[in-house]
Amino acid sequence: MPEATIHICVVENCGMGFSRRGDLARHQATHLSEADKEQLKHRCPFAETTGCQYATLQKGNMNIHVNIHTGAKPYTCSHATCDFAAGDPSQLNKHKRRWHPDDSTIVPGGAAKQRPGFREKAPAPLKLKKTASDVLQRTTSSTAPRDRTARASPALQMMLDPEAELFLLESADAMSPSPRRARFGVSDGPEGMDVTEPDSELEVDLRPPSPTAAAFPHLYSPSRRSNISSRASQSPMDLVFPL
DNA sequence: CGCTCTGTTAAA
DNA sequence: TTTAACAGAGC
Repeated sequence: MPEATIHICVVENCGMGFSRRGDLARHQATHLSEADKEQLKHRCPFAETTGCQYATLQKGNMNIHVNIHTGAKPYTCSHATCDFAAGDPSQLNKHKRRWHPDDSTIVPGGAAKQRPGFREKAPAPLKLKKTASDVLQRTTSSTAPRDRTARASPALQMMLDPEAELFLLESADAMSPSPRRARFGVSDGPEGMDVTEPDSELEVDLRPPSPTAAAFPHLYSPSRRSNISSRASQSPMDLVFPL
Protein backbone atom coordinates (compact mmCIF):
# COMPACT_ATOMS: atom_id res chain seq x y z
CA MET A 1 0.00 0.00 0.00
CA PRO A 2 1.34 3.45 -0.79
CA GLU A 3 2.30 5.46 2.18
CA ALA A 4 2.75 9.05 3.03
CA THR A 5 4.93 10.26 5.82
CA ILE A 6 4.57 13.43 7.74
CA HIS A 7 7.40 14.63 9.84
CA ILE A 8 6.06 16.28 12.92
CA CYS A 9 7.71 18.79 15.15
CA VAL A 10 6.78 17.84 18.68
CA VAL A 11 8.10 20.93 20.36
CA GLU A 12 5.41 22.03 22.72
CA ASN A 13 2.89 24.39 21.17
CA CYS A 14 4.28 23.71 17.73
CA GLY A 15 3.18 20.44 16.17
CA MET A 16 3.92 21.55 12.65
CA GLY A 17 4.01 18.82 10.07
CA PHE A 18 6.18 18.62 6.98
CA SER A 19 6.10 16.30 4.03
CA ARG A 20 9.88 16.39 3.86
CA ARG A 21 12.30 15.50 6.58
CA GLY A 22 14.66 18.24 5.56
CA ASP A 23 11.92 20.82 5.92
CA LEU A 24 11.37 19.70 9.49
CA ALA A 25 15.06 19.97 10.25
CA ARG A 26 15.12 23.45 8.81
CA HIS A 27 12.07 24.39 10.79
CA GLN A 28 13.50 23.11 14.04
CA ALA A 29 16.33 25.58 13.86
CA THR A 30 13.71 28.20 14.60
CA HIS A 31 13.21 26.60 18.01
CA LEU A 32 16.82 27.05 19.05
CA SER A 33 17.94 29.64 21.52
CA GLU A 34 18.99 32.94 20.10
CA ALA A 35 22.60 32.17 20.96
CA ASP A 36 22.54 28.91 19.06
CA LYS A 37 20.78 30.51 16.12
CA GLU A 38 23.54 33.05 15.96
CA GLN A 39 26.02 30.23 15.49
CA LEU A 40 24.08 28.80 12.61
CA LYS A 41 23.30 31.97 10.76
CA HIS A 42 24.83 32.93 7.48
CA ARG A 43 26.52 36.28 7.86
CA CYS A 44 26.37 39.05 5.34
CA PRO A 45 29.50 38.95 3.18
CA PHE A 46 29.47 42.73 3.22
CA ALA A 47 29.69 42.83 6.99
CA GLU A 48 33.32 43.83 7.10
CA THR A 49 33.23 46.41 4.38
CA THR A 50 29.90 47.98 5.26
CA GLY A 51 29.24 47.05 8.86
CA CYS A 52 26.06 45.29 7.83
CA GLN A 53 24.80 43.18 10.71
CA TYR A 54 22.38 41.05 8.77
CA ALA A 55 22.48 37.33 9.38
CA THR A 56 19.93 34.68 8.53
CA LEU A 57 19.33 31.00 9.07
CA GLN A 58 18.50 30.34 5.45
CA LYS A 59 21.17 30.75 2.87
CA GLY A 60 18.68 31.66 0.19
CA ASN A 61 17.61 34.66 2.18
CA MET A 62 21.17 35.81 2.31
CA ASN A 63 21.48 35.51 -1.44
CA ILE A 64 18.57 37.89 -1.73
CA HIS A 65 19.92 40.22 0.89
CA VAL A 66 23.22 40.55 -0.92
CA ASN A 67 21.35 42.20 -3.79
CA ILE A 68 20.82 45.16 -1.52
CA HIS A 69 24.55 45.68 -1.36
CA THR A 70 25.30 44.97 -5.00
CA GLY A 71 22.29 46.84 -6.30
CA ALA A 72 21.42 43.84 -8.43
CA LYS A 73 17.77 43.64 -9.42
CA PRO A 74 17.52 40.45 -11.40
CA TYR A 75 13.78 40.02 -10.90
CA THR A 76 12.21 42.05 -13.65
CA CYS A 77 8.58 42.55 -14.43
CA SER A 78 7.51 40.67 -17.51
CA HIS A 79 4.69 43.06 -18.33
CA ALA A 80 5.21 44.48 -21.79
CA THR A 81 5.27 48.08 -20.67
CA CYS A 82 6.75 47.83 -17.25
CA ASP A 83 10.31 48.35 -16.19
CA PHE A 84 9.95 47.33 -12.61
CA ALA A 85 12.86 45.35 -11.27
CA ALA A 86 13.63 44.12 -7.81
CA GLY A 87 16.37 42.41 -5.92
CA ASP A 88 13.85 40.42 -3.93
CA PRO A 89 11.57 38.10 -5.89
CA SER A 90 8.80 38.57 -3.37
CA GLN A 91 8.76 42.22 -4.23
CA LEU A 92 8.29 41.41 -7.88
CA ASN A 93 5.41 39.11 -7.05
CA LYS A 94 3.74 41.78 -5.04
CA HIS A 95 4.32 44.28 -7.79
CA LYS A 96 2.69 42.05 -10.37
CA ARG A 97 -0.31 41.35 -8.21
CA ARG A 98 -0.83 44.99 -7.55
CA TRP A 99 -0.20 46.49 -10.96
CA HIS A 100 -0.82 43.71 -13.44
CA PRO A 101 -3.49 41.42 -12.02
CA ASP A 102 -4.43 38.66 -14.49
CA ASP A 103 -2.43 40.32 -17.20
CA SER A 104 -2.25 38.38 -20.46
CA THR A 105 0.76 40.37 -21.59
CA ILE A 106 2.84 38.75 -18.91
CA VAL A 107 5.28 36.56 -20.73
CA PRO A 108 8.23 34.61 -19.46
CA GLY A 109 11.30 36.74 -19.36
CA GLY A 110 9.42 39.81 -20.43
CA ALA A 111 9.92 38.98 -24.09
CA ALA A 112 7.12 41.25 -25.19
CA LYS A 113 9.10 44.35 -24.52
CA GLN A 114 11.83 43.10 -26.79
CA ARG A 115 9.59 42.81 -29.82
CA PRO A 116 10.09 45.24 -32.71
CA GLY A 117 7.48 47.92 -32.66
CA PHE A 118 7.13 47.76 -28.94
CA ARG A 119 5.85 51.11 -27.76
CA GLU A 120 6.83 52.44 -24.45
CA LYS A 121 3.84 53.49 -22.49
CA ALA A 122 4.14 54.68 -18.99
CA PRO A 123 3.00 52.01 -16.58
CA ALA A 124 1.23 52.72 -13.38
CA PRO A 125 3.22 55.24 -11.44
CA LEU A 126 5.67 53.36 -9.36
CA LYS A 127 7.48 55.34 -6.84
CA LEU A 128 10.72 53.59 -7.12
CA LYS A 129 12.68 52.74 -5.01
CA LYS A 130 15.77 53.40 -3.06
CA THR A 131 18.95 53.53 -5.01
CA ALA A 132 21.56 51.04 -4.04
CA SER A 133 23.56 53.76 -2.35
CA ASP A 134 20.54 54.83 -0.35
CA VAL A 135 20.07 51.33 0.88
CA LEU A 136 23.72 50.92 1.61
CA GLN A 137 23.72 54.12 3.55
CA ARG A 138 20.88 52.93 5.66
CA THR A 139 22.37 49.53 6.14
CA THR A 140 25.64 50.97 7.27
CA SER A 141 24.27 53.85 9.27
CA SER A 142 25.42 54.32 12.81
CA THR A 143 21.94 53.75 14.15
CA ALA A 144 21.54 50.40 15.78
CA PRO A 145 20.20 47.70 13.49
CA ARG A 146 16.67 46.82 14.30
CA ASP A 147 16.23 43.72 16.32
CA ARG A 148 13.32 41.79 14.93
CA THR A 149 13.36 39.11 17.55
CA ALA A 150 12.93 41.68 20.27
CA ARG A 151 9.43 42.31 19.00
CA ALA A 152 8.54 38.75 18.25
CA SER A 153 4.95 37.76 18.76
CA PRO A 154 4.05 35.92 21.97
CA ALA A 155 3.74 32.72 20.00
CA LEU A 156 7.20 33.15 18.58
CA GLN A 157 8.61 34.07 21.94
CA MET A 158 7.26 30.80 23.20
CA MET A 159 8.99 29.01 20.39
CA LEU A 160 12.24 30.62 21.36
CA ASP A 161 12.07 28.92 24.71
CA PRO A 162 15.37 27.28 25.67
CA GLU A 163 13.37 24.12 26.32
CA ALA A 164 13.28 23.65 22.59
CA GLU A 165 17.02 23.41 22.55
CA LEU A 166 16.97 20.69 25.16
CA PHE A 167 14.47 18.87 23.12
CA LEU A 168 16.66 18.92 20.07
CA LEU A 169 19.62 17.62 21.99
CA GLU A 170 17.59 14.80 23.39
CA SER A 171 16.35 13.97 19.96
CA ALA A 172 19.90 13.41 18.88
CA ASP A 173 20.45 11.17 21.88
CA ALA A 174 17.54 9.05 20.82
CA MET A 175 18.83 8.59 17.33
CA SER A 176 19.22 5.09 16.10
CA PRO A 177 20.70 3.78 12.88
CA SER A 178 17.59 1.99 11.81
CA PRO A 179 13.92 2.82 12.17
CA ARG A 180 12.30 1.90 15.41
CA ARG A 181 8.70 1.57 14.63
CA ALA A 182 5.73 1.17 16.82
CA ARG A 183 2.34 0.25 15.50
CA PHE A 184 -0.89 0.95 17.16
CA GLY A 185 -4.48 0.88 16.17
CA VAL A 186 -6.57 3.98 16.15
CA SER A 187 -10.15 3.27 16.98
CA ASP A 188 -11.13 6.86 17.22
CA GLY A 189 -9.50 10.16 16.66
CA PRO A 190 -8.38 12.34 19.49
CA GLU A 191 -10.77 15.09 20.29
CA GLY A 192 -10.56 17.92 17.86
CA MET A 193 -8.80 15.81 15.29
CA ASP A 194 -10.47 14.79 12.10
CA VAL A 195 -9.72 11.18 11.47
CA THR A 196 -11.47 10.03 8.37
CA GLU A 197 -10.54 6.39 8.70
CA PRO A 198 -11.45 5.54 12.27
CA ASP A 199 -9.99 2.05 12.21
CA SER A 200 -6.91 2.76 10.20
CA GLU A 201 -3.60 1.74 11.62
CA LEU A 202 -1.02 4.39 12.12
CA GLU A 203 2.63 3.59 11.95
CA VAL A 204 4.90 5.79 13.93
CA ASP A 205 8.51 6.10 13.04
CA LEU A 206 10.21 6.75 16.33
CA ARG A 207 13.38 8.05 14.79
CA PRO A 208 13.99 11.67 15.46
CA PRO A 209 14.65 13.57 12.30
CA SER A 210 18.21 12.68 11.57
CA PRO A 211 19.24 15.92 9.92
CA THR A 212 18.91 17.73 13.21
CA ALA A 213 22.13 16.50 14.71
CA ALA A 214 23.82 16.22 11.37
CA ALA A 215 23.06 19.81 10.55
CA PHE A 216 24.09 21.26 13.87
CA PRO A 217 26.98 19.09 15.06
CA HIS A 218 28.52 21.78 17.18
CA LEU A 219 25.36 21.88 19.24
CA TYR A 220 25.77 18.31 20.28
CA SER A 221 29.09 18.26 22.04
CA PRO A 222 29.43 16.13 25.17
CA SER A 223 29.64 19.20 27.35
CA ARG A 224 26.39 20.48 26.01
CA ARG A 225 24.74 17.15 26.63
CA SER A 226 26.04 16.78 30.14
CA ASN A 227 23.21 18.56 31.86
CA ILE A 228 20.46 17.27 29.68
CA SER A 229 18.05 14.81 31.14
CA SER A 230 16.70 12.12 28.95
CA ARG A 231 13.31 12.66 27.45
CA ALA A 232 13.55 10.22 24.60
CA SER A 233 9.91 9.33 24.96
CA GLN A 234 9.09 12.70 23.47
CA SER A 235 11.07 12.16 20.32
CA PRO A 236 9.83 13.79 17.17
CA MET A 237 7.43 11.62 15.29
CA ASP A 238 7.11 10.64 11.70
CA LEU A 239 3.57 9.54 11.13
CA VAL A 240 3.25 7.05 8.31
CA PHE A 241 -0.23 6.48 7.10
CA PRO A 242 -1.92 4.67 4.22
CA LEU A 243 -2.99 6.78 1.32
C1' DC B 1 19.55 22.00 -1.67
C1' DG B 2 18.16 25.98 -3.77
C1' DC B 3 14.71 28.66 -5.66
C1' DT B 4 10.09 30.38 -4.86
C1' DC B 5 6.42 32.12 -2.33
C1' DT B 6 3.65 34.24 1.56
C1' DG B 7 2.97 37.00 5.34
C1' DT B 8 4.69 40.50 8.66
C1' DT B 9 6.76 44.75 9.99
C1' DA B 10 9.13 49.23 10.02
C1' DA B 11 9.74 53.12 7.77
C1' DA B 12 9.18 56.29 4.10
C1' DT C 1 -0.81 53.99 2.36
C1' DT C 2 2.92 51.82 0.05
C1' DT C 3 7.02 49.38 -0.18
C1' DA C 4 11.70 47.42 1.20
C1' DA C 5 13.43 44.08 4.09
C1' DC C 6 12.83 40.21 6.20
C1' DA C 7 11.63 35.20 8.41
C1' DG C 8 10.23 31.11 7.42
C1' DA C 9 7.53 27.69 4.89
C1' DG C 10 6.45 25.36 0.13
C1' DC C 11 8.09 22.85 -3.46
